[in-house]
Amino acid sequence: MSRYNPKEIEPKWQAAWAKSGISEAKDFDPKREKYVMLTEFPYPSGSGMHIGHMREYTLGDIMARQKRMLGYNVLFPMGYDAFGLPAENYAIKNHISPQQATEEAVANFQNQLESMGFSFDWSRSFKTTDPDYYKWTQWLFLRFFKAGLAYQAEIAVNWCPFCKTGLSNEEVINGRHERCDTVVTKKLIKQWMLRITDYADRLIKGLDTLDYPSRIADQQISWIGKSQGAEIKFAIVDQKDLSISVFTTRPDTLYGATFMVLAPEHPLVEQITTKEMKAEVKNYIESSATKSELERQSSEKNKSGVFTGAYAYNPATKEKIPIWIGEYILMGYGTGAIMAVPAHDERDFEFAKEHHLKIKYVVKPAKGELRDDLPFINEGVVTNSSPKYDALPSSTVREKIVTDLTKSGQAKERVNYRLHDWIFSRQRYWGEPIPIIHCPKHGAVAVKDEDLPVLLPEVENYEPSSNGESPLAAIKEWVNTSCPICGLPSRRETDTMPNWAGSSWYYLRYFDPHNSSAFADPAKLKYWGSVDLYLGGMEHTTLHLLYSRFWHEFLFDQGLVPTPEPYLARRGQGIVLAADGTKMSKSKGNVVDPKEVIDSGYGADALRLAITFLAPYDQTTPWSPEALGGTYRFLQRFWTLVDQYLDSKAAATKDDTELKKLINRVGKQVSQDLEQMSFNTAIAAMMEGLNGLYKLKAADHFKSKDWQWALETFTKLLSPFAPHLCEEIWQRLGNKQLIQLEQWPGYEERWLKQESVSIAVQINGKLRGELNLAIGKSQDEVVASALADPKIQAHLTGKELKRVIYIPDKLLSLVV
RNA sequence: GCCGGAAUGGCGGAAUUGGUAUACGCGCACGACUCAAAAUCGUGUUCCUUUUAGGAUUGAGGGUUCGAUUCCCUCUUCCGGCACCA
Repeated sequence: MSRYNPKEIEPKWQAAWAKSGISEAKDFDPKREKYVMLTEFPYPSGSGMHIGHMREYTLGDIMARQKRMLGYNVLFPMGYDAFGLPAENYAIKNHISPQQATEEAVANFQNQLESMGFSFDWSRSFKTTDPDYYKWTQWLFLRFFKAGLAYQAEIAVNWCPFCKTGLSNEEVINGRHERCDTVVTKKLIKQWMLRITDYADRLIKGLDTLDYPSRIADQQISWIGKSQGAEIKFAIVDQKDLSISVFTTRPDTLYGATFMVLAPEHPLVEQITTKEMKAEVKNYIESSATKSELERQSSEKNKSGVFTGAYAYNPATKEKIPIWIGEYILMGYGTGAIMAVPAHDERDFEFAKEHHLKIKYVVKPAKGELRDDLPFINEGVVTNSSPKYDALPSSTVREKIVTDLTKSGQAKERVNYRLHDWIFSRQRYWGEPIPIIHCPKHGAVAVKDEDLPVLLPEVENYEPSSNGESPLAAIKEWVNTSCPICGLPSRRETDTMPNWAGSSWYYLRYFDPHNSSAFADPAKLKYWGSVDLYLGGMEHTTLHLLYSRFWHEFLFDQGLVPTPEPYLARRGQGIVLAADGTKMSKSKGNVVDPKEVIDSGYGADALRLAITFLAPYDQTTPWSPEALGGTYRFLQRFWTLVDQYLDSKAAATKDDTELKKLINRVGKQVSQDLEQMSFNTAIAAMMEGLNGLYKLKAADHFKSKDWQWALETFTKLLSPFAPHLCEEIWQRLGNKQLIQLEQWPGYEERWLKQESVSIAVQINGKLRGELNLAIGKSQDEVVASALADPKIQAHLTGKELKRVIYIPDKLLSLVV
């Protein structure tokens, strides 16, 4: 007798796997098909990982291990996204350097990951903070710069007053910075931008070629926010050289445009405002400038505004229409100005009511009456416009009107995106320095490729300053340099890249992590191609996942990568909530630490099974500590069964078709479930299988000679899920080679045939009986057996049989 | 408001070309072992009733069908995303 003791066997096998190198992928392996699988690139934070993080890696590891057994050359790498705010803020809080904070956090993460027994290819691991790596991040940035896709612009950016840095739109969630939850303000600073909007259409179209769940694709599409419309020019009265362009999706309502509204930040506001209105307008602009995005949104229904005193000509009616300023117009969308059509837009309608402006209906419903107390926002029939357009459907007029106005240069078709260019500068220390030198003569100049990397200097003071400059600006000997073109004294760019930079291309580096002459060898890029399966959290859908696709598409256009998209399939795992159904968080003290679970005696295998068995992988679900007891018991029961088998002195004599059937059934279920990533039911199938094995043991006391085969096969099936226990049992059953090198057993169809089957009998749709019959009976035979059954007879007496429906070997439905 | 997803026992969940609802696990109850407890093993466990049986039941209501957790319509609630987007 021996006891299942995970504390003893788990470290032993972890060491054995590391020594054997079985998890390492082989470049250019001609014998096996390659399979690249990625789990998210974690940023090492001081608090370590909780079991929610482990869900993703556990699922990945199960798949990687099974794929290896199926004969694939699996690349399953891991590394650390170590630049960025989490590490830096943690360092500041604990008064240590970001370098030290990162080192400690990585060591902790490494320890946690290793204790779970994940089969990562550690030989390919790296951190984004390694100069060998960020050299290439800088090099890739310069490809964007040289292609004109990285540019500087002075714009009002989202500014986090706590982190003292500008942010991208994607990093602002509900008006707050996603990292620290501080309310974001606006600040006008010169920023580096990446022209992601050039790829907006590609990012949408590319989704058609990818296997992403619809919730991810839909989210990306709605984030990009494509809308088709027109840009229309409005001339300003008494200001010959000035005009205001607006974007509209409803040019068919142009005749109903009775006023215009500009965003308070619109550049033309100052020029067009009349003397009389100057003071009032200035007031309004100042009051809206002090509001944060969050405050502006909270006054949603309030349609505040002020008249500029100026007028524009409606290009269709030639009427003079007043130009207003209103907070509800956003500078960041379209042109920051609108033609207001109060009769056909709810917001314009409210604004018109509030400020007593003219409302003119120019579209009426095809059927029914117009109501003059409501805006009519649907499609309909054009009216009250011009004889050319009246009585035509609004959808037809939409195109006609643009075509007509285009001839006179007053309009053009335009596609507008909600997506903005990516604000790429951070005024922080802990990031890749942007490899640009500002020369008084040549402006922004790229650092020469051979001078990369631009090393991040070590500093005394890395805390952010509030003047909108990175701490790097204070290091004179680093900042002051000479122009790479003319040699004139010049200044280095002092902003750094966002933490999303290094993660935008990291998967490519796994293909060739130690290359010092290129970001990756083209031959290796070609061999590994794309990521076959990428597991990750839903929260990255419009951040990392979108950014990263953009980088890859750009690199493809540059001829630097052979594939148009980085990730062929994406799956998002659900969040593991705390047992009380709330989110795990350090402040609530409800975080479950995997290390504690392992050390408490349950071990990594039971934890891996518990996380996986909890619910379908993509479902958000609360953690249940009791589930751990269940999966531990299951493993222990398997251990005990094997132990009893090894102790038994039974002479193995007879064949046992029951064992064959049982194990093949489990093999089929587990194989199919893994293919569909239905991990929880795969485990259920194995639990059922173990229950079955116990029943058969009770019957024959290991007398069948198939027991060795049955236990070995079961061990193989369980090994991706509980690798340590299975490795140990595999060896105890007398095998020398690691189980990870075995072939996936699958199943043989011939053992799955059944000789008899239970057939349900329904009468008028209600279950009335069950027949145990040999397989393959004809309808007449089954009906005859049913009629002979006394229970069924009882329900049929005095009734006439009207109809018989027979589903072979399954069900008989009688209608009386 | 718009776009996605979901709702099944005390709990997590299972069931897809429409065919025996509640697999598997947890919890609970009873029993065995034990001086006792834990652990382990065994049995039972959707609800109701007049319990050799009958009836109800997959968020609510309706429809299609011999038959609906599954398909269609209406509604409720919850989760995720977007949101004054012109």
